[in-house]
Amino acid sequence: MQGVARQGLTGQDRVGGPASTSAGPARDDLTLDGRGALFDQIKRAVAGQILRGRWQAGQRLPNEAELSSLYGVSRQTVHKAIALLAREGFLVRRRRAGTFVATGRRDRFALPIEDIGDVVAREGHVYEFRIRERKSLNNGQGIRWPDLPDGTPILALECLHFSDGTPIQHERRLVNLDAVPEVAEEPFDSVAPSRWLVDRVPWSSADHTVRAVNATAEMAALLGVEAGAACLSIRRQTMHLSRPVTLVHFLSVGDRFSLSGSSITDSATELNL
Amino acid sequence: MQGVARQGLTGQDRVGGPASTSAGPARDDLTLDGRGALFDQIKRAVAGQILRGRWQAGQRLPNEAELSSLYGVSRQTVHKAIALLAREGFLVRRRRAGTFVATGRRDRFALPIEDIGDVVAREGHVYEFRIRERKSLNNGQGIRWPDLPDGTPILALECLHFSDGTPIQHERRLVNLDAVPEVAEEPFDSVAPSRWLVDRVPWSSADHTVRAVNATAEMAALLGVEAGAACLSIRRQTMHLSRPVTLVHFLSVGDRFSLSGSSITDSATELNL
DNA sequence: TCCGCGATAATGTATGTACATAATCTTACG
DNA sequence: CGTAAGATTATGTACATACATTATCGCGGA
Repeated sequence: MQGVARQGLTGQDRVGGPASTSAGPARDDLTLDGRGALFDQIKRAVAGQILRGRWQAGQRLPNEAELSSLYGVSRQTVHKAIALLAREGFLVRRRRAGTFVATGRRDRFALPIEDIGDVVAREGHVYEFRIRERKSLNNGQGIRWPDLPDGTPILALECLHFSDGTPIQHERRLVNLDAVPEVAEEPFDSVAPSRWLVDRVPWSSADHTVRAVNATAEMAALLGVEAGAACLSIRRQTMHLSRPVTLVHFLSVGDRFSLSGSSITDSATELNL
Repeated sequence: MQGVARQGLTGQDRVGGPASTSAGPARDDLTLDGRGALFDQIKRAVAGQILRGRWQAGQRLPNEAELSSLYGVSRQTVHKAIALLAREGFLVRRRRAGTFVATGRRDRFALPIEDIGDVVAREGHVYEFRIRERKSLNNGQGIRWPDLPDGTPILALECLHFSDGTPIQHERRLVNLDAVPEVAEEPFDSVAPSRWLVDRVPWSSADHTVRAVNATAEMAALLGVEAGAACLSIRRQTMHLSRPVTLVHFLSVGDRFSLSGSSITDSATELNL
C-alpha cells in the first residue's frame, strides 16, 4: 500500500516537522500511526482527539488546509477522512463556518435484530420450526393490517420456533400478496417464512417496536410456560419502496431469549480505538 | 452546484447515448434524476436497480469504467458512489473480482436506544427523577462488576424515573470512579445521572442486552404495578478506550414503555427511494 | 494433471487542479 | 445606525492522473 510505503515519511517526519517548526512542545497526539490508508490514519487520529477529550464537543477543528499541512497530506485526503467522520456522526460541518465536534451522541445506541434461526444455530443448538396455521384472506376480513388498504390479498401465517426442541418464539405474520405473489406457492416445509422472505424480497426500510408483555394463557400453553410469564414482543413492519411487504409479530419467552449487541455505528471499533 | 449545471447534459443525453448505440431498447432505469450531487444521483440509480430487483443479490455489477461511460461521469465519481454504497452494506467489493450486490441484509435491522428523559419530554409529558440510593464502594464489596478489577472504586446509584408523576423506569447504575472521578462531586439534584454522563463522558462503544422479566415484589412496589408484571430489562455497559465507564440496568414497566425505531443505516430513506 | 508464476483486470488510494456553494464578515451607502 | 451588496473563507464536488493492491486467469513446465 502506498500509505505504508510512505509511513515513515508522512506519519513521522513531516508531521513532526511542521509541529516543531511552528511552535509545538508536546502535541504528539497528532502523530499518525502508519497503519492502513492515510485517510484512515487521519480518521483515527482525529477520532482519538475527540474520544480522549482533547477536542471537546462543540469545539471547532482546524480547517482542511491546516490539518493538511499539520499531517503533511493533501487537502483531499484530509477531506475524505473528515467527511467520513462527519457522515458517521462524530463531526458536524458547515460551509464557511468550519468543522465542529458533534454534540449529543446519545441517540446512537443501537440493537441489531437477527433472524431467530441464525441465533439458535450460532449458539450451537438445533433449530426447528413448525407452521401452525396458514390462510389466505383479504385485508379487513377478521384481520386488519392498518397500513394496507382494505381488500388487499394477504397471506396469514402462524408458526412456532424451537431451540433443541423447546419452543422459544411464536410468530404471527402477514404477507402482502400484491407485493410478494410468489409466497402463495411456497410450502415452507424446509425454510422458515422469515428466512424465505429475507432471502428473496428486497426491503428498503423496516420499523420495529419492542415491548415486554405477560403471556396470555393461550401463548403460555404454546410456549410451555406458566400464564403471565414475561415475554419479549417484537413487532416489525417491513416496507419496500414505500409499500408494506410484511408485518410480523414475534413473542419470545423472557428467560429463553434476549436481544443483544454493541452499538452499530461503532466507529471506534472500526477505528480500533 | 456543478452537478446541477451539467445535469441536462450528463443525466439525460450522454447516458441515453451509449445505451442506444450499444443495443438497448428500454434500460431507461439507468437515467440519472438530476437532483443533488452526481455521486448521489449515481447512488440512487444503483440502489434503485437493486431495490427494484433488476440487479439481484449476488449478481455482479458493471465495473467502474463501464458505469463511468454508462453514466457519462468520471471513474472517481462512480467510485465514490459505489464505495459509499459498499460502506453502507448494499454492495460487496473485491479487487480484481468486481462489485456484487450484497446478500443477506438481515443483520442490519436495528433499534435505537434513547435516554428516557428525552423520550418522556418528546412525548409531551413531564419528566422527573429521584435518586433513591447513592454510595461509594470498591468493586467486590457486596456488589461485583465483572468486567472491572476487584477493588476498583465505584459509585453505585439507584434511581427512579417518572412520566407525569407515574414511575416508568427503575435504574441501577455503577460508575467507574477511576474513569470518571468528577462524578463523586456531582449531587445529581437537577440533572439525571444518565444525562450527566452522556453529556460529559465520551464513550467509544457500548453493548446492550434487552430481556423481558417479571417484576419482583420489591420492583413492583417501586414501579406501582402488580408483582409479576412484565418489564423490559435493559443492561448496558459503556466503554471508553477499552475501559468500562458505566454499567447500568434499567427496568421499565411493559405497558408504559417500549423501544421503537426504524432501521438505522436506512440508506433507502437517505436516498429517497 | 498439477503447480507455480507472471500477466491482467478490477478496486483502492493519493495528489493536483479547478470551480461551486454557502456562510460569514466587511464595507459602504442610505 | 442599519442594511444591503460584495469580498472572503471554508467546505463540497468533479475530473485527471498516477500508482498500489489483490484476486483471478492462463500459460508453461515438471
